[in-house]
Amino acid sequence: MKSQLITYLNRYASFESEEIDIIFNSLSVKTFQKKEFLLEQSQVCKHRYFIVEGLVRYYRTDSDGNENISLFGIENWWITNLDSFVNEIPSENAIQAVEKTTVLYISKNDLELLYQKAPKLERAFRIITEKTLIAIQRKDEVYMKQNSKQRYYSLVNQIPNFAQRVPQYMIASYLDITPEYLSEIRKDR
Amino acid sequence: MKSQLITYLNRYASFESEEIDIIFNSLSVKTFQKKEFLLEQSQVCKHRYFIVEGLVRYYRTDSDGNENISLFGIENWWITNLDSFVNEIPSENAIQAVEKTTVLYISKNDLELLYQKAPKLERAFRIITEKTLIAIQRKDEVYMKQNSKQRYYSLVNQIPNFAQRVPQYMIASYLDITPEYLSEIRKDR
DNA sequence: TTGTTTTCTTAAGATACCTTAAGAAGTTTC
DNA sequence: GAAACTTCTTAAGGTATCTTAAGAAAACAA
Repeated sequence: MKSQLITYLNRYASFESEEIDIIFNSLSVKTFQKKEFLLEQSQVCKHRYFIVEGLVRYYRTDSDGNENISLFGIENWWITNLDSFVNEIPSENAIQAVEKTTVLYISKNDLELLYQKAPKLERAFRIITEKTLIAIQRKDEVYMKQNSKQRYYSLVNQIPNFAQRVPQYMIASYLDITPEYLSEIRKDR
Repeated sequence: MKSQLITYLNRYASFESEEIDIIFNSLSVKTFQKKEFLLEQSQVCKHRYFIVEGLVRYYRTDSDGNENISLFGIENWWITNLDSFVNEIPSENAIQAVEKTTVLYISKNDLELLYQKAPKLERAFRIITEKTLIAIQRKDEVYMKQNSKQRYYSLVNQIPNFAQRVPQYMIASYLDITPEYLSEIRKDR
């Protein structure tokens, strides 16, 4: 687990081994069973989670009871409700384990302290946040230029085994269509 | 202009005046007339722009010739196509001045050097990027939970003078509806 | 294995929003 | 202050996607 973190962090900045120790020691480990919540809707998001293994979904339940998934988190991604975490406001989204998921996590205070103890982490998170932003913008662009059918086949072709890890109704939700309509789409062609 | 930058940057980290000088001297100034392009579609985005004054739109033209605005940039915001800037790939989006707009700007190389010369800037941009990410996620959430009519009135109520600065068809594009349909929406109620 | 829960499919009817087209209103230019 | 351009409106007809409802299939549990 530590070596996974080292490999990951060194993609963004070259850390001394003491810095890695300081960082690793500030993180806690936890395993969530399938369907367990890392964060529940209307709670303040207290942590940033680094997914060591597993798969989570980030979604909100609207007033009609429909679930809208806006993100999935997989191995080697950080996940949190950033708005809730940074501004300490109730989260409109939940984060739930889709598979049994092991994470390293850290609180806001501990992360602030860590930025001071290991300033290179500031750089790493600057880059990580940029990558996250780019990922969201790419999704938004795909969404704007493609219709549902095209979005579905783009996803399936780009991340082939993803459709096996995630139930179809969650993929529908991520693509912002109803499961019934996705079923319709898959029927022809 | 310099004092505006100082005020802005000190919101994110406390900079010494020498650091401010180093930063300010790495930035260039430019004024774009209304309709001039800061970035054209299919070009690599070479700069990050800090808007001192004015208003720009960030949009793509799709294969049918329709313009989709995903962001507006106003005073005291950084704007760039981050994917294009970071990964040095052609931009699918253009950035165009909606009003006469004055910016401070910096290239990728100069920014990298600046991060080394003024490491606190790393922190500032970590936070700025987080805020940008939060802004995009908030927009996505509004978009998911509201229909066109609600989106329009949310925007108009939240940023009242915005509708005066921007033509209606651009607001329609930002809300992802046709100008004809926005006109329809405004008719009743 | 049988029951129970979860996921997926089918189909009919409804609707939010789009397309096209044309003209009206407003703004800029010379 | 008329011409030229830009922006906004209206209306008819069309379509992508949703809603509802019910049953089929698959996965899980006892």
